[in-house]
Amino acid sequence: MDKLIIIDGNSIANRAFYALPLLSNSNGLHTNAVYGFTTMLLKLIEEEKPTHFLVAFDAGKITFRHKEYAEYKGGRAKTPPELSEQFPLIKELLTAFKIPQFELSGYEADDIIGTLTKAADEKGEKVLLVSGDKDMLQLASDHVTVAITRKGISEVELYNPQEIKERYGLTPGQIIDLKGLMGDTSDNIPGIPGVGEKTALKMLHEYGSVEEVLANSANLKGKMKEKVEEHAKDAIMSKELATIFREVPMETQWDTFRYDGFDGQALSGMFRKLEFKSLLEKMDFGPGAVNEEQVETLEAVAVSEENLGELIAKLTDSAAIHVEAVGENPHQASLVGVVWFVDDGAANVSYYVPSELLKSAAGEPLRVWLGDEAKKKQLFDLHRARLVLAWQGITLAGVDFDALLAAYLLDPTESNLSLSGLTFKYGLPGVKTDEEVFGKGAKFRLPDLAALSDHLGRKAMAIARIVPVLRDELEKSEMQSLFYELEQPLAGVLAEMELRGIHVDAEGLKALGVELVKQLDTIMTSIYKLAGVEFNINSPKQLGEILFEKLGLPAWKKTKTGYSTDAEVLERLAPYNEIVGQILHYRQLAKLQSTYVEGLLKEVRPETGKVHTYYRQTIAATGRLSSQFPNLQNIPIRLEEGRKIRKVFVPSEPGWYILAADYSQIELRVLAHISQDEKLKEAFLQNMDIHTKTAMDVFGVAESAVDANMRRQAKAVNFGIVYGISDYGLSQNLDITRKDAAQFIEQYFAVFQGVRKYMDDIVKDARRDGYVTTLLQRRRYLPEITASNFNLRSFAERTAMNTPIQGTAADIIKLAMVQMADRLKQEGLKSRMLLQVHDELVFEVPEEELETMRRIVPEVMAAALQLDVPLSADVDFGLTWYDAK
DNA sequence: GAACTCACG
DNA sequence: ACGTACGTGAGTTCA
Repeated sequence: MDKLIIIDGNSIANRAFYALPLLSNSNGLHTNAVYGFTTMLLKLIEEEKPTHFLVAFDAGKITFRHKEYAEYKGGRAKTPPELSEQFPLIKELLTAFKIPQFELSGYEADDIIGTLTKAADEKGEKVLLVSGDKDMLQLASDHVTVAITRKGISEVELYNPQEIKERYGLTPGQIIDLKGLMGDTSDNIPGIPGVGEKTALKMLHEYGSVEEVLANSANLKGKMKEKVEEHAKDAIMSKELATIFREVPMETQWDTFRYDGFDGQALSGMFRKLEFKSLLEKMDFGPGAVNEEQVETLEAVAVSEENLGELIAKLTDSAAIHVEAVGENPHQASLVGVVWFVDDGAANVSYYVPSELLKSAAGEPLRVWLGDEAKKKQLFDLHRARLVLAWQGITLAGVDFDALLAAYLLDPTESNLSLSGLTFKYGLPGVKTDEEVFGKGAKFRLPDLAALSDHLGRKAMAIARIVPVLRDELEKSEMQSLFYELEQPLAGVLAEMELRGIHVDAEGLKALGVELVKQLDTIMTSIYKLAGVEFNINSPKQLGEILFEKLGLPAWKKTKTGYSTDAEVLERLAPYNEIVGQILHYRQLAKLQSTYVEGLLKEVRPETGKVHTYYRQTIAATGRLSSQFPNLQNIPIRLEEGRKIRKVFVPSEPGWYILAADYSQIELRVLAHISQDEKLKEAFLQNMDIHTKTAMDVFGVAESAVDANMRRQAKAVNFGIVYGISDYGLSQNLDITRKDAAQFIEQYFAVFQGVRKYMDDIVKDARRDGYVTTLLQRRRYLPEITASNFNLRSFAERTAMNTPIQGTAADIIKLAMVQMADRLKQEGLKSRMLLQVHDELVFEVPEEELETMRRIVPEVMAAALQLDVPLSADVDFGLTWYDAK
């Protein structure tokens, strides 16, 4: 049976544009509406399998409706340029999809659609009409189903006449009466003032149509009667405006809309231009779609003991290699093998050495080569490779270029930092994705040897091809020294720290867990009693029902899916009912038990009693590290109960100590340096308490007059400044009015004028350059800084203010880490660096080195980078991390 | 797998 | 008028 899909082109483009973040490709071309449109088309083709297809667009500015009512669609915000520039792309896209497009001068898309659906009704053909506009419901019939997008564009709601009846109690034909009465602000259709959907529906259920409502206006009461009588003419005109014209003079020949699939070559070309990487990788474009020039020949050799000599003979002083391992956590991943790529001028050859061979006696020369500092390696993800090999007893040395780290520095927000993603991004011959070759989830398995050796060989070849490109790009962006002198050496330092691990007192942790379970049990019983029913306290849904429905507490904050029950809400509800405090306490202890007791215990190696975190160097957009498996950068400290968790982090050798040093106010010191604000610099040069000093200046009082509350507020302002302040954000944080918050900020800027100038200038710079940088030239692109959407633009502006500050602080501690690692070696110290927590370094130290380390660590940290204000680090030590405060 | 919540700097 | 403080990772529930 035939099936025609009709898309309301303008409506769907608009929906997509506002539903998706303002994506843009590397040329700055905005693509979010095109992307949304594309995903919708793909979904419809796959799920609906249409035999006929059509997209209708509005044409020309003046339609016959404007002739009748000049203000029609007046007051509607002008289409933003970021959207209008995407219409030509959408039309090009449709051509590649081979989907017919229609527009007719003087008519809107609605009218074209109305005429076609009428023809379909007459012929008895099936139609699915897709739009974001509920006006379209008037076209629903036994043959025509209307799909209205909701929640962005990913989901649609289907309407046929029965559903419209159930939902509104109206026939499709009465939808125009509904509009006639209530109007439509987005089209500037007036309707009757004061009549909304509810009232309009009530009237229609009683009288059936606009005309009948008006005829019976005498039966209405009071104000409503007046309004209806006064605006009778508006209602009639509104109904006419809302009525879709179904007699457009146009060809309605069915065969014109026949759909027989897209043009694979054109579509893949289009996706390439738009940089729709995920779609390119996911889709099968059929034969002819792959660019022949983009495929290089490769002889992929699977190495065995027999032909091992061939590889050994070709091992030179420099090569691209790839280390493949399965598993997210490199400390536990299983090594698949190592691949060498050799370009001997005549041919591209790769050699895949399976793990067993590499580890066998015969693999010895390969292992020696891998550990030889003089043999220069190019690879992808040095840090992970080093860990995976180290756990197999193989040393990796002599790395001269890590393509992953380079690609991250070139764009730290790049979401697809994989070889297949990057080769595509830089226009190089492609590599299949791991998912394509291995499958994912339960379906994951290694393919046969030939396929495996080819895939891994192509990865190694891709590394060889991409390295010169990335070297060049680093130079252009002036990030060479950041890369070669900081990030790449740091990868080695991190690997050392992680391999060392930190000792955890598992018995102590278990004991803590037993105590927590006991307490949780008591609180749980008490909560059930207060609630009068047993329920899952961990379920926000069930908890919300208990608090706001059963117990009737006031709900003031909502989430996408229901009531919010977060700590902010609960704290405000605490005075109403004893249960709330109990729930807060329960949440606090449950978090400790599940994340920090059970979660941490799972990560402790039984053989050594240690945990080995994995610092990720290519995740955070600002240049910070992140920590996984387990995350040791969020161990509790703020509340005493949680802080006790730190007691289980202990030295790995008897008689040793834990020593911790943290930077004092590093971000505000960085701000003082970058902004060159005189007042802020002065505060740090005189080594004052910065929050007290801020309070003195903002409130205009003497030091002795600053009370705890003033200092607290000043502290919040300082935080806000670092985050890219807004009056709204500050008001939320301090629980004050926006006006008061705005006044605080104004007072702050009146004093710290250099900071104000920095904030203004950095946003202007970001708008001009498209990116911001840190002191060490780390870069972050902010394409949304020019968005017309207020939220997106504001977010980008705050990021522009925050990233140079947070990023420079990250640069500094990374410098300190590399310098500290060198210093420990130089001085032949036994002490070991174990952890980094953004502004803190943690070591384990033998007793005899305590005095040295207490001196050296803060010294190295403070001297890591010379600023116009002094840097300072506080140090302490103890038998556990808890005690090193 | 998304949503919610909460731990850290 | 608009409505989020910046940057992360992990556990639990639920569709």
